[in-house]
Formats: sequence, C-alpha cells, structure tokens
Amino acid sequence: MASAVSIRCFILGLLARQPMSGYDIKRFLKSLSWLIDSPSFGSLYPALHALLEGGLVTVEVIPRHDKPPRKIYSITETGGQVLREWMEQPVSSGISLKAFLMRLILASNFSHVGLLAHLRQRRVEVAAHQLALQQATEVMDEGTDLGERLAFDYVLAVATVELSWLDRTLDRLSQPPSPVEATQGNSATVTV
Amino acid sequence: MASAVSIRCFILGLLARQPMSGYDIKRFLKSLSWLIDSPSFGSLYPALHALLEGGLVTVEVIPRHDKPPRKIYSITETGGQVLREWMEQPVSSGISLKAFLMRLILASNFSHVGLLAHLRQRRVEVAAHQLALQQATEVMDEGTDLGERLAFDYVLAVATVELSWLDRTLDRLSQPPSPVEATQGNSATVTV
DNA sequence: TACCGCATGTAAACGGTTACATGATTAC
DNA sequence: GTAATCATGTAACCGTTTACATGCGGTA
Repeated sequence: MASAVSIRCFILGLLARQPMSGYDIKRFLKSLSWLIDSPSFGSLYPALHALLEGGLVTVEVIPRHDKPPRKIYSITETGGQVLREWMEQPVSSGISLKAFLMRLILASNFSHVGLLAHLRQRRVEVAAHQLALQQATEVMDEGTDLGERLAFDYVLAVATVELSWLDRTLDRLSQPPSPVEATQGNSATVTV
Repeated sequence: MASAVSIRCFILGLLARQPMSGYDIKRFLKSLSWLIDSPSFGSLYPALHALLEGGLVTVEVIPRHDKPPRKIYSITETGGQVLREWMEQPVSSGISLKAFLMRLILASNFSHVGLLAHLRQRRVEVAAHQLALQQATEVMDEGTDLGERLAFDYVLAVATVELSWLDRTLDRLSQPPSPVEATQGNSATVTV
C-alpha cells in the first residue's frame, strides 16, 4: 500500500460532497497539491472505473457536440455505506501524514464528533511517535553518526509541533461557542 | 517513484559506510524505522542483486557449516561514483521528507559542505512550500470547507517549524568552533 | 501557427509489499 | 517444545507513474 488508503476511498469521499467528472476531481486535487500529491489520470480514471464496477458510484454521461462526452460520477447508497465504514474504521495504525490529511479533508462533511475523534486518533499516534523518537535519541552516544542525530532531531521537532497543533485545535473545536475573540492560530487564518 | 530515490541508492550509501549483509542492512534500517519505513526482504534482496548486476557492489560469500552462507556486500569504485553523483545532483525538486532524510543520514559521511548544501537545499524547498501554503490560505473565504482549512493550517504549522529547525541547525553547523555553551536544541540531545 | 486547457482513456514499466519456502540456533 | 532470531531468497499481486493516443476550442 502506497499510502494505506488508496485514492479510491478519497475519490469516493469527494464524490460524496458533490458529483464530479474525472477531470473535475483532478482539478480539485491539483488545488490541494500542497497537501497531498494528486494522482495522475493514469490512476484516476481506472479508479473511477473500479468504483463504477463495484456499484459504489454511478455515472451520468453527458454527450457534447463533437467532443468527448462529460462523465459525471455520483456516489450511490452502497458507496455511502462503504465510505462511512472506511471513515469510522480505527484508522490504520502507522503515521502516514497523507492518509491523515485525506481523512481530515473529508471529515468535516461527516459528523463533528467524527472530526474530533479523527484528530484525537492522530494525537495518540503522534504522541507515541514522539515518545519513540525521544527514547531513540536518549540511547545515542557521541559515536552516533551526525546525520542520524540530525535526522532524529528534525523529525522530533516536527512531531512536537504536530502535537501542539492538535492540542490547540482540539481545544478550539471542543468548546463550540464563543466565536468572539478567537484563539490566535498559528497562521491566523483559521477561524472556526 | 514511491519516494523519488528508491531504496537502491540508499542501500548503496549504507554500504559506503561499511560492508554489510542484506540482513545487517535490514537490521539497521529497522532501527531507523521511526524516520523512514524500512523495506521488506522482498525488495531488499532484489535490490542488492540489482546493484550487484550493475557492478555497483561486490559480494563476498562466507560459507558457514550447514547454514546459508553470509553474503557481505561492499561498494565498488563505480558504485562510489554513482553514489557521489546521486548525492550531488540538485535534489529532485518536490518536498518528500523521506528522500530528504535518507540523504541527510548519508550526508555526514560525505563532505561537511555537502551536508550544509543539502540542508540549504531543503530550506529553499520548505520556504517555497510555506509560501505556497500561505498564499493558498489567503485565498480562502468563509465558504471554504473546514477540513480543508484545518489541513492547510496543519501543514503550514509543520512547514514553519521545519524552517526554524533548518535555520537553527544551519547556524550551529556553519560556525564550526565553540563546542562550549551549546545552543539549546529542541530536543536538547543534539550536540555538534 | 503553435501552444494551452479541456476531456477521455490505455499499456508498459516500476517499486514495493505480502505471503511463501527453507532451515539452523538460541532463549524461555 | 515452541517461539524468536538469524539468514537467504522467490512469486504473485497492487497501486501508481510515465508515456502514448485522440481531438476540440480558445488565445497569444
């Protein structure tokens, strides 16, 4: 598994928001290319065909004069069920950032509690990761390779900031009211 | 490309440090599993065979009584050249953390200037990434999906801490002397 | 006229995992 | 005795990328 989740699930989630053509999906994913690398057509179209085959989506073919017809895909009842199951399953352990982001992007379309659960799940995993990194660095002696030490330190720094972001965000999202005086977010752009 | 670099290059770099068997490599990589996921035997052994085939490594077969023989792989002259070329090439643009970490781990076995160049290269890429993320978040209006906003904010927070880590580390490594009074590293474990 | 965006798709290659296959040695 | 570690490898499978194939419409 390249990212434990495969784009198929993610595409399904996007179609749950609104029906789209393959090209639309590609365009949207491209706009998120700073978060997750968008799949090529070579995997996107086959993925849609597979979803269609499995009855998780339907397609409405809109023929156009002298052009290839547009194919608008919509999620089906069964597709919705599969998606819900996927979103609710305990999140493949392991700490792939991409898999987390995919679910995060979709999560707000589901329940608020689901979103919180997802963030808490990530918190647990990052905390475990951080702990392991700390233990690994403690074992190091002066003989340890410089590159290795730097690499561990780097990843540890990232894990630490991830944790504090998660804590901050969980705080904000947990106490829903008071849109007044927002807590200063790291980028000052997220207002819940 | 799964990670733009393929384990083959990385293995080659590890063999440049010291000759090892496939199993040795696996053991070492496992100890770094918190940084990069270590390959399975199913890709490790074929990778070694491929390197051997290409003349980038040699193997010394050490037969042992009634056991499978150990096979100690060593890097060759040509292998060293290929490795050097790989280390010096401008680093596949794109911002794969794994690819960066692999090179970082190997970099200290090369020149000190090479290490610095590698960190600076990363700095450039992360800075560009951060800028793009900021621009993306600025475009967002209230209509923007909550999950998307959170995802961007999350990644932005990570990019920001990466940048400050890189700056801090470049500072420390650039002025080589004065091992006295170390700058407080984030984990307090990295003393250069 | 030449290129870019729209819009769909296929085929070959690649890089990797999982599961399988074998078998000795050591530690509980 | 049974499980884990040492030690090597192969074969089937999976998901993805790259390159190929086609063709219209707008624009620089």
